[in-house]
Amino acid sequence: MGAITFSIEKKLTGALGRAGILTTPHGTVRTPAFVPVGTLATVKSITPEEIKALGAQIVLANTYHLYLQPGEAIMARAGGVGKFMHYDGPTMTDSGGFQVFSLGFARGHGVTKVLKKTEKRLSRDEQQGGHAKLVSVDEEGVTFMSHIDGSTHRFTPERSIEMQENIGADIIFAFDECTSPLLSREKMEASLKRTHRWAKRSFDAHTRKDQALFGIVQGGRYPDLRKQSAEYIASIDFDGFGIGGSFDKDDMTTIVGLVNEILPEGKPRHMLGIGEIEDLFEGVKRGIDLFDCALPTRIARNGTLLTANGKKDILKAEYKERFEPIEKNCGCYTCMNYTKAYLHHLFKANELLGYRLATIHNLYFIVHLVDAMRASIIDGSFFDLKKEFLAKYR
RNA sequence: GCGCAGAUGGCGGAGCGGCCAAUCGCACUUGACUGUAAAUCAAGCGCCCGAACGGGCUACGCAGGUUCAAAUCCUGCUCUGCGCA
Repeated sequence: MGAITFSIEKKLTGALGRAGILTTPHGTVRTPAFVPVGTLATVKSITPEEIKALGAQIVLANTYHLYLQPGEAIMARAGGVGKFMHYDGPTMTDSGGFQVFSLGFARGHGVTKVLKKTEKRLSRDEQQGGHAKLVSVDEEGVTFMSHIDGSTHRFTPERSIEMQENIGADIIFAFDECTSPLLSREKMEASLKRTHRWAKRSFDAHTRKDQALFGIVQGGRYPDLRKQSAEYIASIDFDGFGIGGSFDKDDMTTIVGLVNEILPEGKPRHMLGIGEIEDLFEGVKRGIDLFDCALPTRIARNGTLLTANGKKDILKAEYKERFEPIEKNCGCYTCMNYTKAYLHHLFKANELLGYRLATIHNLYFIVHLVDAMRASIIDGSFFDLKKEFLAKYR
């Protein structure tokens, strides 16, 4: 008897998309669903009551960050991350694998995991971590320098799982290496093989049966490696799957399709760290059940608001006297009660409430959008919704 | 009326003979942000030409002057603040 169950309610015709129901020890998640990111056991600037009120069903925290601060032992003694942060809904933790990338290669090269068209020409064969400041990878695991105090720390698949068991989320992830999109095929392949070995080690190290463990598919931008990865990861009896970056912006969606063709239909699929609106539609269409992403909350704190007409920068002077909600028909707490002019003022004055209100709006927007996708799968209008929404959004 | 201090780009405020179209902050504009080292970061911000290197023009209250060279020194004027009458 696993920690979670997953059932499919309705499938798209002519595509891999589906609406499902995921049950966890801390509640049910109707999928597809957007998962707010709460890296340090907090969705930055808002309370668990607000997380729920805006419609989110599950939260993702981060192992690397919680290990450094306040330490996984604190989480274990608190009774798990959910209890610690006063959130009684479903939770998941990332393994720390992403930090191999974000604290390593990404910093050395100034790239993000989604390669834009203009960056393609940068492609070159450089060893991942070659310019890294805080990370080095070997067969056994990863050595990190703390970004907080520079102290050295060692993560292995076994350690990651142990830490995640201590942190105690409902769903945990295998320890993987998130590679750079600039990585050459040879390096990518070597990294992938290692990630596969780490996946097996993660699986073998997992002991808590009240926690589900998801394996992670890698393979970068290479379709054949992605297929290979999906096949291998699917061959292990994981409770579900994560699909990890990096991608090429142009073929991210086709790669997701390839992978989901292979992954067993009856288990949930989580697309790690993807949250652009277009990508969400494409992911849902191709059978993704869960998305987490720091984007909506981060850009909220930087003053960018998501609207049906695209992103809006509330810092711009044009909002100074717009005494109207961000979105007329938005049901979020922010739009129900505050105006653009007020948000603009809060941001100009660096007032804390601004970050909160913007975060609430952006999360509400994206959570409800994915919910709408779910509803549209059930009533058969997904492709209409996609077309109409994106036409307006762009 | 006398004395002292000061007038610099949208604002505040540096600079006090050449490296000054002028540091910096704010404001403004544009961009970025995808498993969060991000309440962050990057670029621009007198006018004109140029893809770019760059070039031209107008500018540091106003008018003169000294000097090869002035936002910077001198003289007068105007205005502002403070003190004394």
